Amino acid sequence: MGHHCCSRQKVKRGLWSPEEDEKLVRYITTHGHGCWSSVPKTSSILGLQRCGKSCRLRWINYLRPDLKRGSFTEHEERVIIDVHRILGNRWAQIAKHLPGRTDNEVKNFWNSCIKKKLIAQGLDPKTHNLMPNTRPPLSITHQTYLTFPKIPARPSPLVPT
DNA sequence: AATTTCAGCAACCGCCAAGTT
DNA sequence: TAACTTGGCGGTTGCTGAAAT
Repeated sequence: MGHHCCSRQKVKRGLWSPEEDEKLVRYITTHGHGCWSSVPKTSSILGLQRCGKSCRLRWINYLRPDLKRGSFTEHEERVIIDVHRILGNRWAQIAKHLPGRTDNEVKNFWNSCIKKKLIAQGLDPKTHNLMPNTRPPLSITHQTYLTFPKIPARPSPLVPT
C-alpha cells in the first residue's frame, strides 16, 4: 500500500494546504533540508502530518526559493529537446541544464507539450528520428530539424558527476 | 445553463542504489 | 553480510479548471 516510511503513523496525502507549506518552510529554514526522515518527526509537533518523502517532493517541486516559475521559454524547450535526444527520459539529468526547473516540471512539459509537437512534425519522440509512413505536416522538415545546434554525444561534460 | 470531455499539473507509487545497523 | 532505512528517480494517476457539446 503506502510507503514504508509512512505506514507507521497516520499521514496526510494529496494537495498541500498553504498552512502545511508554511510549516514546512518554517521547518526547513530553521533546520535546513537534508534529513527528510526527521521532518515529520519534528514537525508533527507543529501539526504537519506528512511523510518525509512527501515533504521532500513538496520542497523540491514547489517551495524551494530558487525555483523559476512560469512558462518554459523557447530556449529552454530547445535545450530539453536537444538533451533528451542524447539522454532519453532522464528527467533529473535534463533538469540540471535548466536552472530553477525541476525534473517533474520538465517531465510534465515533455509529456503535455513537446511530445505532441514532435509527433506533429513527424518525429518519433523516443528516437527523434523521422517516423516511417508519416510526412511532416508542418513547415519544419527533418532536414531543418537536423540543422539545429548539436550537443556533444555521451559521455558528455554536460553531466556533472 | 448543465453536462461531458480534455489538458495540464501536483503528487503518489514502486523500484533502485547507497548507506547504516 | 543480510536486513533495514533513506533519498532519489521515472512512470503514472487523479484532481481541477477550461473548453466543447
